[in-house]
Amino acid sequence: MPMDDEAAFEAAAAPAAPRRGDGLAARAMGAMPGATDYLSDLNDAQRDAATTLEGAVLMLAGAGTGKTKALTARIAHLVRTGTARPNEILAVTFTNKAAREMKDRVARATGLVEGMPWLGTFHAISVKLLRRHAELAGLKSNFTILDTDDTIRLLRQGIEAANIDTKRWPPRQLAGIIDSWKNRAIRPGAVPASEADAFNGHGPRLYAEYQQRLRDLNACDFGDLLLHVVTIFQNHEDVLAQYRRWFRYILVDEYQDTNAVQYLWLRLLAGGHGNICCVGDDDQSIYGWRGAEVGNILRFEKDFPGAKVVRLEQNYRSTGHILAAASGVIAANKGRLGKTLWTAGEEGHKVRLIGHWDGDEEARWTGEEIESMQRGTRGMRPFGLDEMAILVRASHQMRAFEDRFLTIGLPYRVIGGPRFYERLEIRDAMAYFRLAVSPDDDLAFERIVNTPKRGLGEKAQQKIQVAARSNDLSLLEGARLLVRTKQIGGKGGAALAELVDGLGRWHLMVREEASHVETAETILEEAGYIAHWQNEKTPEAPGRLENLKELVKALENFENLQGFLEHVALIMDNEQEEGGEKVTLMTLHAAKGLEFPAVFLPGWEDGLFPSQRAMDEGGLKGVEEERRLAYVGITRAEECCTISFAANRRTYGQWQSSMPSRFIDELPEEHVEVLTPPGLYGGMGAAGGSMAASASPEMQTLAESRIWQRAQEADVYASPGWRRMQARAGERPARAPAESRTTIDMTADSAFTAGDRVFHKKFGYGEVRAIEGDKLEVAFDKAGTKKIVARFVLPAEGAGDVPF
DNA sequence: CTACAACCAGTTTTT
DNA sequence: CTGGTTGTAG
Repeated sequence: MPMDDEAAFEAAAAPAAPRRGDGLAARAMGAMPGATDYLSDLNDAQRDAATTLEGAVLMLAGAGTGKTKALTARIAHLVRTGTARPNEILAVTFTNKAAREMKDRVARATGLVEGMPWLGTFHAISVKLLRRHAELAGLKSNFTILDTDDTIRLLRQGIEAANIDTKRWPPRQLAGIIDSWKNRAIRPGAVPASEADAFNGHGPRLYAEYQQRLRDLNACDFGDLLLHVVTIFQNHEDVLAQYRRWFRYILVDEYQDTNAVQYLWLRLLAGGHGNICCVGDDDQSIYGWRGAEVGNILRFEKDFPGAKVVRLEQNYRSTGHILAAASGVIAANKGRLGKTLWTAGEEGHKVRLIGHWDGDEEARWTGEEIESMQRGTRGMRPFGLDEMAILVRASHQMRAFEDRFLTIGLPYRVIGGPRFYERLEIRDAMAYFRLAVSPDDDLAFERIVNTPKRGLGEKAQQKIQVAARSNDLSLLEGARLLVRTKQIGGKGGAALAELVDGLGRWHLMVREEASHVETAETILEEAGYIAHWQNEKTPEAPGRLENLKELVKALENFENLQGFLEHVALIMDNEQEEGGEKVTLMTLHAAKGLEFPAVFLPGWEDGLFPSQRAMDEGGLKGVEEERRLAYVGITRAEECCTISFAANRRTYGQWQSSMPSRFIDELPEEHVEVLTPPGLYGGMGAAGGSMAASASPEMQTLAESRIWQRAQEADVYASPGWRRMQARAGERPARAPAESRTTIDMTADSAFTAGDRVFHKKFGYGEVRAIEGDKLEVAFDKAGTKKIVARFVLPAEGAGDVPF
């Protein structure tokens, strides 16, 4: 135990501070000139929340009401009044981003550099606790943390071992089920009867086996980190008591997103002194699918009798119209704690609404609108690209925007896309590092034995497995045994010998504390991994090499490889700050907690937003969560919020038409401005018009809706855009493209002769060179000569003029 | 054992 | 449509 932890423990054991800290606080402040700076620019509610130190406090903080400021001030107040030493304070967040921001702001407000409060995500703090008490959970303190990928591979093994078809019962699904159990603190053997039939009835058993396997591997998945800590607290009173004395003041951010385990975790820790301050907004609970229970925040006063509830209702972020529109939408939800947000600022611009013919048009319009907003348009000030963001419901929506922005050369940045540490090459490299640090990391070994290709296929790997299992060795040791006894012959045997040899050397480098950057470089070089990508001719290969360089560079910021691996296990995000002004593109979930002067909210269609899945699986509750997401979206905007929808969208390559989102109808009319499309583009008329033309019952609903009426008022029929849409609607019958191709496919058999021009879906245009039975040898213009089954190519004339 | 063509299934959201 | 997985030929 490090020194200052020891000191904290001593301090925690000292007599508790007076029940109400106010008197002490006042005295301390008097003795400290300027100590109240952090309080002076708070409003009454914020100050109340920041200075009520003892007992339970629920800070109900609406969007943009300055909760982080209040939270930071509270920590500063605890420290500056001498109520608590920094390390007696525990502050928990959900995301690393939030933790980082809080750390920065606390450092500024308190002037502390060393001896900061315990501040981090539930997961990060749990790891610290679990490393100390690993043995109480049946682990060693150097346990590995598995990410989703590892988890799924492990589960796949389990499922296959049980002779279950992984096609019908995908490991991903089991991972989801187990995760949801862990989120609710359900351990193997305690799965409720109502869920015993999960995963075709094998769920509970596979769960138990998986946990056993984790233990054998000395590993944890994400869910375990929290659940193990809770288990330890529940089973070891002395340990719990120690931490209760230790963490005398607890703060929790985004309380509305806590799940059952996190709730238990908090209740156990705060159970003694009850000094817990939870900050949250029931209207922003958007993680129900991940086990979050809004009920936790709704129930707070019952859970902590005598709790003080402080409402932060003054919004400093958005203009009047935007705030009112958001409030109007969220008002449709039931069972809210209820807040009335208000702003002292200006009315500002109304929320803008526009409909489009299809998703491409939506992307196109948005791109042009962004460009004109840069110059200043529609009575608004000019906006910089950094001031604008597009917030989508699902990440696949991003593609249309990316495509469009690339063609018009509009700089953009994607937040939360494919993450750096989840990329193939990074994960491979990490597996090598993991093995160098812990030679018995079997999962890492499996990953890299044959990457790059070493001629060690399924058969060779099975031999290694057998050798390891029957001698009770790690896979690496098993491999070493096989090498020594020369049981794998030929090229594979030699390559394995070299790998085993290399791993031995690299491990030695780690043990002897050679420069970890050099070690990493040596590993990647000697393993042939760098060469592997250098030899690869695919277009993405250079990028991958670049990423590997970046990885090595990132290492420089750490003491050693172990430290780096620990960091990466928990912090999977990739916040590179690149230069240049860019529009931000991200999901609504990723946008929580952020703000932008101008926000675009595309894809407001029933089925997409609210998502079909949320409606199917969550019913009314599902829709309410989606509505909260809509609320989060609108409230991200400071000055300008633009909502859009498209009448047609391509999903899985099939055209589908849809209704405008029900949330659009919930926008209070007086705060919305309906944009009429400028000439070229389709507007509301396009969407409403095409659908009202067919006479299904849903279309009637739309025709009667306010959206439709607004479109009529805007006289879209008179616009050139509308006429264009009409023309186009006739041009493109739904589903035409895919089917016309299929028809040609079927008749294409054997109808070719050498010299014919043909078209292939993947390889493009080419010329038939020879025919052998049902196969053609085709010399493609771009992709070289290939043998192709005749039914996969079309005559070249037919392929070019498929409509759209 | 590898490489390549054919087939198929999937799209929320994340620590 | 796209990417990941499966089946087959070399």
